[in-house]
Amino acid sequence: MSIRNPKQALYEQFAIVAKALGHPLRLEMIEHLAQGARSVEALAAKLGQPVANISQHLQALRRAGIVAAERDGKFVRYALADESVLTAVASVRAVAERHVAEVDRIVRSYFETRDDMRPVSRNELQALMRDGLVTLIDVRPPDEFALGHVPGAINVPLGEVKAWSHSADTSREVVAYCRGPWCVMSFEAVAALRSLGHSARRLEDGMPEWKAAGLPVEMAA
Amino acid sequence: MSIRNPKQALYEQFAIVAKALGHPLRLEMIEHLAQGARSVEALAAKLGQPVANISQHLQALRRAGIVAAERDGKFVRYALADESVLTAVASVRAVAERHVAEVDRIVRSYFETRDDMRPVSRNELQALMRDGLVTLIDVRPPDEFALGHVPGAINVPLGEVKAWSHSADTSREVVAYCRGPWCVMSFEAVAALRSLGHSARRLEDGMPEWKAAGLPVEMAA
DNA sequence: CTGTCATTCAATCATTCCATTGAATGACGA
DNA sequence: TCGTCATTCAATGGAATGATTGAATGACAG
Repeated sequence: MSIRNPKQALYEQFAIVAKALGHPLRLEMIEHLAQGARSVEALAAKLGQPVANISQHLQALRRAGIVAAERDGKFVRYALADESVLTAVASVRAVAERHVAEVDRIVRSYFETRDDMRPVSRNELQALMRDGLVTLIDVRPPDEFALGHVPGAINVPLGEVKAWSHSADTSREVVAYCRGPWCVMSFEAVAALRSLGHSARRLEDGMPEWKAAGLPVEMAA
Repeated sequence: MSIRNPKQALYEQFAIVAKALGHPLRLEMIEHLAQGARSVEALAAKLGQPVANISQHLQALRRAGIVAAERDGKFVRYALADESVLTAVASVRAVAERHVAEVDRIVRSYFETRDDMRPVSRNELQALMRDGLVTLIDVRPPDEFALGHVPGAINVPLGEVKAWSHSADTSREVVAYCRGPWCVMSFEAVAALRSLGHSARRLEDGMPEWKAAGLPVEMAA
């Protein structure tokens, strides 16, 4: 593994980063870390994985400069190194969306009505919110909501959408968002609301992208 | 390997793309394909690798939707699927440049004078060329130059830089470019020219980025 | 100092990846 | 139709990766 020449040495380093992104579980970890910093244990719980496994994957991500670790008493809090990570994940996703037939197949079979659900863009949402025309719900778990959400959003975790909808005004359109562009929860929330007679749409992507776009973020009281 | 749920299925697909980028040789292949479409054999020759090896890596890239294959008589010509691939590689590179200490170390030890070599931006180059203030040289091999180059550039392959410099006007600044931001050839060309008394700088990146930026490209006659 | 708890390390096994070799395929030209 | 040549396939061995287990580390509380 001697360094042959600078170009190959550099490509080896770039490959380490790409390789670190090349595992489904690590991509899911990044999605969760994009909501906010987490301890190893908390992340493991979110993903339903053994702690040791998550720890090892976190170290792979750290070697690649994708996440940063910070000791906090007994805990070690991991967070994304910076927004460039989200950009990288998004661009990998873009390649897959354009060229991998399997992605299209999955989207069609699971999100059949996706085209019906014309997503709401961030700009559009801002206008709708300003004019008070829609109810915005954040369908992520409360802890993620607490770490930052779109101003004016109500936290309605996915499991409570049905109950919530009974107390909501059916004539008012609902916009739902969650962790990111392919986070399933907002798809399901919209589907549930529609089956209950609501008018509902998704935000085009999730909290991390909203934040990365420099838009205001509200923290829990 | 059954499909558990749509989210995991999607992440598996995204991981395939990232994994395909996670090998130094494949990254180098992408750099070459970014110069123009190539047959398997031609690419293998460029990289000094056995044809079968390159063929297998190309298939991994094709499965990931990164390259596209097209039969051309006896040959199969491979090309990048589209510009989104360059974006993805660039964003992976950006993560590495920001956060992988090793990248910094390599850059320092091999390109020590890098800071001295303030690169010329594309906009700056266009202004300089318009005013006729600099000589622009393309230090890639002639076949790559033929597939597209910056208008007004002279093809001076790296090996011929020294000879060429004797016939060139020493008082005129030279700008060199090659395959991309980390292509070694332009670094070396600039170093050689400076040691021969020329004033020389690099273009900030290479041909593929120039083209991707929508700037004009000139083909060989 | 000791116990507790979050995290990391070390070792194992199964799986996948990678390079190499030589044979098979597929298209062209004679 | 046959030979040639570019490419792909199949099989091999060696290396790296990933999940699991249990032990080791490191920091805090008492």
